[in-house]
Amino acid sequence: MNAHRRLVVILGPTASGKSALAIALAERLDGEVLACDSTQVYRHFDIGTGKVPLADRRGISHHLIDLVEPDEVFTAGDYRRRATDILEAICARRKLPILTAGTGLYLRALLEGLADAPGRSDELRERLRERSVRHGPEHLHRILKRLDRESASRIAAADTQKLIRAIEIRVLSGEPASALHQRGRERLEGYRVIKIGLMPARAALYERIERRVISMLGFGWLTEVKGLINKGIAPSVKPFDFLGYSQLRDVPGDEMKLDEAVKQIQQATRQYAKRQLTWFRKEADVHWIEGFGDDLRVVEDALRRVAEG
RNA sequence: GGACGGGUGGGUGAGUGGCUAAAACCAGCAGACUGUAAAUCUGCCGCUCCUUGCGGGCUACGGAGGUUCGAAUCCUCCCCCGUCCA
Repeated sequence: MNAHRRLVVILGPTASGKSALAIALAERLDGEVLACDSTQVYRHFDIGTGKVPLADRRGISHHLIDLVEPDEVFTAGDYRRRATDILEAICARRKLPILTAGTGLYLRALLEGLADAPGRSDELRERLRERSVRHGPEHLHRILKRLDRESASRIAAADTQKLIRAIEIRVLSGEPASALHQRGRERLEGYRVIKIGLMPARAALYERIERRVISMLGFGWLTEVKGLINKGIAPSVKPFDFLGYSQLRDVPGDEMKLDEAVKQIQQATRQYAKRQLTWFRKEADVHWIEGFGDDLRVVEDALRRVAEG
């Protein structure tokens, strides 16, 4: 293991300019960009997920984009496996890996690893979900309390999704999630990680989000959505639940809805950005930079941090 | 001009004499989150004071008066908005 390998991580909320900064750094530092984004792994969903168009990549290789079809399941574990492989490959060709992270869980899965827990079981989840619907959400909480008291105390009774996961781990592995988690995780070794966080002023960020939604539509977002539907991609598929796609999915056939959809997308995106900030704020060892990634001053600042790191 | 219906906290909107700073939802803010994570969930959310408590004070349900021990809730007048009749 070569401990001198570096990994630059650029994290921040949506629309903070992570991609622009990554490309700028990659150009100057001979790097390649890897996305850490749960939505960009899906093919055909391009504009709304914020994939940088080929023409704007300035010759820089981009990875971990377009990995699966819309009807495929993709998880944090899958991401971790794919990302570690790509990371190795990039370092093997002596390039600097630059990660643009918007999905906090995926970043943590890569850097800190995941517990050695079983993957998902859709039949089990289906059964549990049915019971939850029939007996109320507290029902699952009671079940978990019996199986894994500690996890139950940390998960809200109404949080069906997390309750199901905890029960799933206990049933499939025979061990409580709390115990598995305590045993530790397989963290990424052999890299010096330099984290750069983009923290624009809240008002400016919200403004930019609003403008970006409009500009995405200008780039043909709605046309893309129509194309997806015409292509026969089921509206029930996961990427159609992504921010914006869920609102735009219903617009064709009733164009009057577009204005309302735009407002909803802008609002939902602001809320998402806020959640990202909550997650990233507690991330350790981040060099925070106040501003947007396409700001020259920010780029210079980031270059300095990387050089120091 | 006449007849009804309505004006409630940032928004929608419940509430028809005390249990109401006022349901619920939304927005907003803060937070949690180890395999759905652009997901899911939690707390706060009129102002203010302190000895931070199921604490005190103040302001609040279009406006002004009134009835009442007590009013968002009842009465009177006025101002707006909507529908209908002329």
